[in-house]
Amino acid sequence: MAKSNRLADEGFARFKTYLREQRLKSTAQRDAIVEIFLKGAGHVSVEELYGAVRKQNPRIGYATVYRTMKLLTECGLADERHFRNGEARYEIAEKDHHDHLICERCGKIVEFEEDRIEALQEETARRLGFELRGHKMELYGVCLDCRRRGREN
Amino acid sequence: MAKSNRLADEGFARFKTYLREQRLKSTAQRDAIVEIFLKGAGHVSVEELYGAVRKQNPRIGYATVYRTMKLLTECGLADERHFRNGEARYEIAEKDHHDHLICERCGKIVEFEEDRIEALQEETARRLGFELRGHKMELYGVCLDCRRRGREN
DNA sequence: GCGATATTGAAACTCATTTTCACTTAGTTC
DNA sequence: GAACTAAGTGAAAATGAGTTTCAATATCGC
Repeated sequence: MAKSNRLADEGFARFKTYLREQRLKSTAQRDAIVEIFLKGAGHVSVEELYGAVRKQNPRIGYATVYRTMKLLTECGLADERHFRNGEARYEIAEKDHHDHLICERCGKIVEFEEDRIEALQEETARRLGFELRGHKMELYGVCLDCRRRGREN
Repeated sequence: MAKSNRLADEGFARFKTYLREQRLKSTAQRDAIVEIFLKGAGHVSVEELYGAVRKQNPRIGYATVYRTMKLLTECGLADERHFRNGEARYEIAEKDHHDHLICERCGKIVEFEEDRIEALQEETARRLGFELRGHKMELYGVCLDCRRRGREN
């Protein structure tokens, strides 16, 4: 088991380095949470992560998962997102920026980047006197699969 | 007092009609909340609204403000938004769609529309197999005033 | 191994929002 | 306009995501 995955291993190493630098401690719980997060599919909620982590070690508490995800976010390995319902979802931080397209029926989340939009955002902010620092853009719609599947919802 | 304002009056009438249609009751509390909301500057939080409403009628409860804002949202007179911190802010629903540019220093909220961005969003969704239904776009930056005022923050 | 310091889990606590419930009202009905 | 009934109200309790507290435990540096 514990199938190896280059990205996950790299991330794990980065996390360990971060802990050392900050004089924080390495613990079995942190290792378990970080490992599962890094091997996962992305856009996980704390609840989902908690569930997965518990399967491996049922004594880990909710608070520890929250605390660890905060750490991961601080050290730049995870990005915290808040979609429509507000509960946090984490994704593995990638070097390149992207936005999200979300299916309103099945909840599928697709990532995309569109430089032309970014350029226009920059231009718009400048035009209104702002120095752009960041943005949040989410597109909501219905995916192909759901449209094929008919209108249940 | 009760300075008149065409838009607010129209909205108020629409609200009254909605209540009648839905066989809901007109009450002094609802009237007060809706009137204050419609005459206000937009992007109010429930807390701010509650404060303003209380000045006029101190016996109105928090729950009633929430309930009334929900009603206003349902009948299309108010739009509910969630910016970075997550607490809801309401704005008077305008006919034309717009997005927001928010100053990270002073919290100022500027509305804008940019059809070229909308067009690219539509195109992007289609390219990825989605039928676009809506979107959320917020730009964050620092406004001119805050940049002039130097870097306190 | 020792000891200082960080971490943990469980439970208590926030904070925004919603729900409950006994009581009051608005909009009919006669 | 009195009576009726469904809807609305305020206060307080409940919710749900997330955070903090605290006593017990584990880690790291020597």
